[in-house]
This record gives sequence, C-alpha cells and structure tokens, in this order.
Amino acid sequence: MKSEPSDCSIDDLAKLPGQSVAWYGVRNYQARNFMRDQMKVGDKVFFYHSNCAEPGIAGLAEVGRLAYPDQTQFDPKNKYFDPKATPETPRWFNVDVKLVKKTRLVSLKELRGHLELERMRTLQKGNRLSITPVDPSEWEFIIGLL
DNA sequence: GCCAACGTTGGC
DNA sequence: GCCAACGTTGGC
Repeated sequence: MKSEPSDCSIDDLAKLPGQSVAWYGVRNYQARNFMRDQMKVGDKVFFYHSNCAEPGIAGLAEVGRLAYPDQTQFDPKNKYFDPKATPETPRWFNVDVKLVKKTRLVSLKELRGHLELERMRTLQKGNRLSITPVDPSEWEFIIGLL
C-alpha cells in the first residue's frame, strides 16, 4: 500500500500504536476492488512511501478492519467528496490498517535490483496503482531482506 | 518541474 | 463504442 509520507508516513502510523487508521481516499476502481474484495483482517501489507525523496518500503502493517464505505466520499467539504456517491449506494471503500513495525527503508532502487522481484506488480513499468497484491514468494523474499 | 503512463470523462 | 482531451500518479 502506497502512501505519500507528507500525507501519512510510517512514523505517523507509529504514533498510533495498536490503532487502526482508515485508508481513505482511494479513488481508483482497481485499488478499491483489492481492498473491498481481497483484503481480510490480519492480512499483512508493505507500507510504501511514494512520491518522495526516497521511495520504498518503510514498514509492515496489517489490515485491522474489513472494507467499509469510505466516509470522505459523503462529505461535500472533503477533497475526496464524490457527488455521485450516497450512503445507500457508496462507490468507494477502505480498510483500516495498523502498524506491525517500522523497518529499514528498502528503497525502490534496491527492490529493482533483485531479479527475484522482476515481476512484482508494483515494480512494473507504468504501474500507478496505490494498492497491489504481493505474491507470497515476493513477500517472503522481501521479508528476508529486512 | 518534467514527463511517461496511465485512467476518466464526455461529445459524437 | 470510439477517442481526444484532460487529470493524476509518481519516479526522476
């Protein structure tokens, strides 16, 4: 799961020990579907810092709550407001996520250096999805780097 | 700030 | 359904 550290960094998450935070604001259908249809409580995720000086994996987190309607879509004052969404027919969903641990920064550059991760979805050219599944083999490999 | 690589929107 | 225009993401 990608987050811009200027928006929510691994340290921000670490300031909320044991607390789940809403992963609101996803406005891409594919990313939404991953959260809504595939993510279960307890699933582990890599917390990735994007759009920053040192992009890369900054920590581990886990799903704390199943997907539910993203509350920001209903609030006209919110930047994520969606006029086409109603509480009866919500369009956007989010899970809650909580910190497992902060790790060393495994940079994008380092990730790209491993042949084992060649096919990793988030490393593919042109990929802009903020949420992507990680293959078990890729997961284990990266855990081994930490 | 630049720009490639998308995804979305809306006219037709 | 097509596709041009536009908006966004995110590395660099």
